[in-house]
Amino acid sequence: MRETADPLICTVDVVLLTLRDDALAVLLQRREREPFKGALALPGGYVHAQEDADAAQAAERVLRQKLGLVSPYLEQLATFSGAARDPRGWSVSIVYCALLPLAALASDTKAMAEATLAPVDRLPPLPFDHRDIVATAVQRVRTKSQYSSLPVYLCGDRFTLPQLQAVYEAVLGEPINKVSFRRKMDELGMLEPIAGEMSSGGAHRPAQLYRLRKAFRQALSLSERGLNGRG
Amino acid sequence: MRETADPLICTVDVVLLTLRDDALAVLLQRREREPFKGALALPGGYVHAQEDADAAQAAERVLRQKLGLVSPYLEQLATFSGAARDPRGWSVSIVYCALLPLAALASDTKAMAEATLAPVDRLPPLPFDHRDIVATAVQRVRTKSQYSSLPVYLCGDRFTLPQLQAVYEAVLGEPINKVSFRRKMDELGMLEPIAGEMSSGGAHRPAQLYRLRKAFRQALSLSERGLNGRG
DNA sequence: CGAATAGTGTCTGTGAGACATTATCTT
DNA sequence: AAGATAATGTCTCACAGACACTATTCG
Repeated sequence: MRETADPLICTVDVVLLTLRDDALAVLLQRREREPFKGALALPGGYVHAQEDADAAQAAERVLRQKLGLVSPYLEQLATFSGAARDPRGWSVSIVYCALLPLAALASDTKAMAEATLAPVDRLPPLPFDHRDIVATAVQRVRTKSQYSSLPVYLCGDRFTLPQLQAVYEAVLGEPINKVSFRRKMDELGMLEPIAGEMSSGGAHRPAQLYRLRKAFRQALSLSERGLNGRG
Repeated sequence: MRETADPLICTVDVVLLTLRDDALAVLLQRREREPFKGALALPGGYVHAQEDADAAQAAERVLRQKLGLVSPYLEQLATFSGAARDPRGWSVSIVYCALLPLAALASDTKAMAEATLAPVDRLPPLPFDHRDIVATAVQRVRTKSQYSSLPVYLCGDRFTLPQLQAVYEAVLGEPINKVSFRRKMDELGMLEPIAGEMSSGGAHRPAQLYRLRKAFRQALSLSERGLNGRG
């Protein structure tokens, strides 16, 4: 067996998902360099051994430098590798998944100037294996949303329960029973009501505003039974 | 922003788990090379760009060449990276998780000669971040076992339901209700009874032998509700 | 026959969903 | 007052676990 390391291309890519028009959308950026210069692709870049303590920090740096964004949720998705996925040769891409509310993107001028949002169900042609990567990310987010509080990362920091339910329904792609949803949110114990209310919507009873409790800002909470009991 | 790739150390490591004495155990091997030459560590090696089509095949090759093993279950666990984990410098390790019944190891002379099994709850000191890697793998296997057929990979190809239940209980570390377990296995529909029976055990009614149905040999099946309903 | 484990029938408590009812806003 | 949506109370059905009972082997 050999003892030397082959020189490999090692990058990080980020699948940044958000909710637009009640549907998951992924952030795409035009590539500044070859290969596929000018094509829409996932934001990514080389790992910088001097700057990045690990791959997660490389992903954070990519988001920060290329889009001026910081994502509270940034999780390793998977690593895609092989000889065939990049014309430059055998490559490794450590892929991270980020979730942000649309408002957080819209308020960032750099992000909106540099990037495009594409609905995950109607992706444009993408270079490399980025289509597979997005599909993997969407699947992961949908699966995890079934039994965790992950979709709260797609809301702003203040939201009503009907709004949060709409987010869950958009992510999962199916309606949720209102009573069950409220029971589940209640027993997860991660939300706290805010004194102020929300009424701007119009001719109906205003809804209570909630925010994530401090203890849940960092780690998401898991439910053992899930939200929808379809067996 | 720079345009060149830093030279990085890129390896694959394999967490091979099995069940010994009703407890999860991980396969460790003495390192043949520096750093940490002679220490017990996870089997692993460099990615070989010429031989390996992707990282999964590199992991298969490591298992084959170093241990003479082929694992039906081989799944990417996560990628561990950073400047601090390897004294040689910034490194990337794409880690795969394999599951095999103890009998499959015991029947392989090379595997037994080269390797040691350590209970995952009483690991010896391990180099690099291998302790974290094993912990991540064990957590993943336990979580996945709650709602999938994953533990069948720890059984041989023929097993009784009481045996399979014991495997689940050993992996999950808690007793399972017998009736619920059988109901769940029944509705998953992945097992088929074999004509022959099993009695060697002794002074009691013999148990029906089962095997995995053909359709389930490759992909594991998921249950929406899980096995134990502790909420 | 007794011990031991395999396998099944049945009851019950818990929880999710359906439905109905009350509450509170705007016009 | 009417209409709209928020929030909650209550009923029911399904499922997981508990328990008991039958089945089949060995000694």
